[in-house]
Amino acid sequence: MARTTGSDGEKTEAAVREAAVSLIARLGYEAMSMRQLAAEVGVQAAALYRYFPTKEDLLFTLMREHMEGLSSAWEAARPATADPARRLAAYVRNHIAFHIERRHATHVSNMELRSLSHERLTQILRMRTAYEKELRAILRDGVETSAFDIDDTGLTAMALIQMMTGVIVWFRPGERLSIAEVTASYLSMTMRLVGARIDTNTYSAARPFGRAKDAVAL
Amino acid sequence: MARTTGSDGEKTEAAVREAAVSLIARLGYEAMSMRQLAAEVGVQAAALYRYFPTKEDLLFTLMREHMEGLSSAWEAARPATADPARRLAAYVRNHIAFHIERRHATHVSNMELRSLSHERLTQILRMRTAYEKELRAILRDGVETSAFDIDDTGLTAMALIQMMTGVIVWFRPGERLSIAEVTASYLSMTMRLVGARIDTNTYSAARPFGRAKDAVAL
DNA sequence: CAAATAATAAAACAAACGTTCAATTAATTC
DNA sequence: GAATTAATTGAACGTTTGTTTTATTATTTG
Repeated sequence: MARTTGSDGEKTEAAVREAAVSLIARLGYEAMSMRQLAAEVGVQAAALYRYFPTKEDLLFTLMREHMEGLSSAWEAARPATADPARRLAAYVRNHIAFHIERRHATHVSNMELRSLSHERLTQILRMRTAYEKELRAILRDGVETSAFDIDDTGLTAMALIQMMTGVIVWFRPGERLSIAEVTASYLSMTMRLVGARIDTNTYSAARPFGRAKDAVAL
Repeated sequence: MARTTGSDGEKTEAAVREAAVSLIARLGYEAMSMRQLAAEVGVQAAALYRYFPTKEDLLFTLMREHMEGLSSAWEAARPATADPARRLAAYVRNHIAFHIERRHATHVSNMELRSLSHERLTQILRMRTAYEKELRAILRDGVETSAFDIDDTGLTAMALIQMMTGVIVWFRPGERLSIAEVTASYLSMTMRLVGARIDTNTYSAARPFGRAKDAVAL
């Protein structure tokens, strides 16, 4: 056999991407074989090489597009002009929403960095650093305008990002907590963590569990 | 050649453990070959099988001992009777000290879980859950005695652990911040995060960067 | 409807993998 | 110092790996 009826390059490539994210997240990049991936897509291993020249190219493509997605999501969500607290709230909301929505891809981007070549690793890390820089800038602004009370903005930024990204480790949609509740809680924890002096109820997310009536609306 | 002069089983096993932690942390479990590990130890691959029957047994041993170490470190550090804030401070201090000290082993225990068999995975996760349960208990006590102000203790415990463990991702000893400074900062962030009402200077760790004179002493 | 192109299968490649086995030498015990 | 035990080597095993090549069929184009 050769070309199969109904075969379509675009659809196959999309199926490969999707299956790869899910398989790598579940098994790990090294543990996933090209034959396994091909079987998941319903195709022979050789067919994968029409879309990605090597296994590492596939991984890199997934990671790069994930980081690009994160960047552009923040660009779209970032408030044009706002006080640091509002900008921080927007950052937290965007970060959590994006990561919950793309749990598997985030897992891949965070766990498989060591399988990239040096050059590609630095490329991904550059994108990640640029994204984190935005948070540091918000924190710095907050300190300068006395909106926040922070020991060290660099350290605080890393702590916040680890805390927020960690949501994908334990959170499962449809279980005890809703996405809205989780987001509201993280928002309130973040605001306290940075010592935000303004009433966090401003961001309609301070006390999500019934202590305030209109809390859940995001 | 066969047995080499000066060869000693205990020393070899210790060398294997050490090299394995470092190699798995750097390359990943799947990416590390037994031959690579043997070369690092200065031995042939077959010699490894005198100490660990399979590659997975090696991984599991490393993980189990890491978790046991974490548990007993906390047992030794846990204050017998103290208010929730003091117990929380002890938990944070112990967690950060332990994880900074054993960065590589923590990396392995957190990242390579998927390479364990189902049975062994649940065994490791049980140990981890037991350790995390201690934190949840502290948080619950704090809420009940009104020492803390927390939305959801389960969620807050996970957020705190992710934040604290994340220190190994970015922190490198000997760079800009000292271990004491980092610990103090995490302590202060934690206390604010849980809404601790007591003056956090009580724990001699509130403002570590020169704003208070006696801050760095832990 | 013929020619060109796109998409795949099938088979094969050398290399690397975890692991086993028999042989061999060092250290220890009697 | 002979017998025993401990520690290791070197070679080999069958699998699996990522990848390449060639042939074949479906689809699109002229």
